[in-house]
Amino acid sequence: MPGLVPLVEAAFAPLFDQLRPGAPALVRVSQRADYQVDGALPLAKALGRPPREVAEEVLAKAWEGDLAALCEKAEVAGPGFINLTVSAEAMAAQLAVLRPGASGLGAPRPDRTLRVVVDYGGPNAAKQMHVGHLRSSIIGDAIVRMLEAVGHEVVRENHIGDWGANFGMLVEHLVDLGEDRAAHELAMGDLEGFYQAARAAYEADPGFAERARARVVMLQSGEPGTMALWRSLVDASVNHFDQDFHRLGVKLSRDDVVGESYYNPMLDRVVSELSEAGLLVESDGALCVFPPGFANRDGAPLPLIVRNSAGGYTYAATDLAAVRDRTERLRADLVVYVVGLPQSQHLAMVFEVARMAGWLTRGEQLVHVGFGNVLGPDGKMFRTRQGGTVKLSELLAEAEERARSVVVGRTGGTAQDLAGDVDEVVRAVGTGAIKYADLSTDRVRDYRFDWDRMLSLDGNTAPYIQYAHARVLSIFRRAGEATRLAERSGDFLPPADPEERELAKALLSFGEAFADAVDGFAPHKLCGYLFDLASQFTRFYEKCPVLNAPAADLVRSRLALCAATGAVLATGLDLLGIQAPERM
RNA sequence: GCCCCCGUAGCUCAGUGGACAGAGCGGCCGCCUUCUAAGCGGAUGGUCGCAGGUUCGAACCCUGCCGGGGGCGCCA
Repeated sequence: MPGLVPLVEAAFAPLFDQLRPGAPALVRVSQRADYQVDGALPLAKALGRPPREVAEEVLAKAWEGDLAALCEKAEVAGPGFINLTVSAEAMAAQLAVLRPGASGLGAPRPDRTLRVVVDYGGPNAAKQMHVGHLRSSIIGDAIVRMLEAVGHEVVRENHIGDWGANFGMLVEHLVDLGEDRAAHELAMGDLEGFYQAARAAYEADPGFAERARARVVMLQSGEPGTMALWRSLVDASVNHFDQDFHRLGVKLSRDDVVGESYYNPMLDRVVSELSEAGLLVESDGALCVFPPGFANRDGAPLPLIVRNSAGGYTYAATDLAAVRDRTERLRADLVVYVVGLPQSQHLAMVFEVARMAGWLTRGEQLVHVGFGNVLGPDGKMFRTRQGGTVKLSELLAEAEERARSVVVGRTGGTAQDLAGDVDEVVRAVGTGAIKYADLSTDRVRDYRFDWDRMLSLDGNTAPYIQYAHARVLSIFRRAGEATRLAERSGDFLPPADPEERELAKALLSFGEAFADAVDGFAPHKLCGYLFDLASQFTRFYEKCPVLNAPAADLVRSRLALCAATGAVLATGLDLLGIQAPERM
């Protein structure tokens, strides 16, 4: 596997372990050298020896081993840090190992392939997708892509809200409109309007409300006519979701829809299993489980209500059934819930109840990958100027419109280079900007939606990285050869210029950045890396002529650096679900 | 009242135990005869919310407090 940190790690880890089993080497990139090894400090404390002495000893042994082949300089500094300067030859040798694709570029290979179910806490049927659903789709998509790239087997499940009391009112509204007109309206895409109209009727007309309630009963009893109407509503919604997902460019489709209704047949069994496990308690007419560690307003135990006093199953029951289904039928080793942070307590309770019920016998992990809200530029919840929710389709349309004016309006006309690809570039830049803005900050924070910033070519943005990538390809177009990374791998000279050296280091750090991102379900770590790589490349590009380099072998070597950069940028962006246009 | 998340430069954010805390934007000063200047370089800018504690070492871990957001039994 390419990469420098693993080599340094390999050179030092056994030595620390030898002095004290389990003692880590603590290898990190350094600001004072290339890498630093910090393990001597905590180890010295444990051994009761001076830290510098321990560091000297470890370094001497390492140097006798493989380190001399890797580094041109190694010294103990400060209280006991080991600073390493990698030789240019070793860098060139490592660069030559790079191959196309995530794993060839250093992606980690886990010791066990996991079966992972990723739950996108989906939108509600009969409602429009809006910004609130953006984060789940975008973050979930990036996580799925990363997990797949390291070799895990991923099952996507879009857990849409396609069941519940609301559907009584929606079906009844559909009946009032007449099926034909309703079908037309739903096909036109005005799901929000349909929902609002149903809601309004429910609140204003007691007769309608009564019929809606009766309709809920018919729905729950599976009355065929009602079911058919319900199905048509759900289908219409899924059609729209499918379009939005396609347009967003996420790996989600109608095939991944596993709505709440799917679990209806399993709910009785879930409840009886909980009952057999002795977990079920009746309280005020509702069936509850009281997992320890959760308290309500008054300090009393907080229930997870699986069936309400009216005899209806709650979403807690559905979520528990989903855990059962995923671990049992799908044999999931890991279930990742890409769901907003406000659900954290609910999910924690569901996870705990699943554990108490004895459903997790194979060491299955249930993980909540939570995220914050989308805020407008003013720092408040993101809304339209009129105060309504922003529809996803309109948001994407605006992104492309803004991206177009940025792309086409640049430098007076070099956009002609784009030829007929303008639409494609505009799409890649627009949706890429939105996705990257979302992914590039720690997901647990609320994130501020700001058109100007996300579409800027300066700073940690998608367009900046895409631009760096396009510049790489521009060099190859000019060189008039379709150079591929694999064909270039023998051409690296030891990097001599500081800009070459820094670029090489960045290229060889992909593996660590990717591993950190995937381990922590933290796409922003990959974003930060890509921004750093793009920055290093741009500096290199400014200082080091490629095609006009003074010697033929230097031209080839720099072309090889460019090829590797292009490969890492394109691969990294792809892992985030972002396209890398050839020209901008 | 209890629980969870957040609080780092004017703004937006990285960094969550290791050596003087980083980046982008905005403002200031420079750089296009030469592969895309949609760019690059430089200078400036911080009591890491506050106070204790643990540690050889704390923005990072622990406790308390302050500020912002969210959650806390029959909606999902």
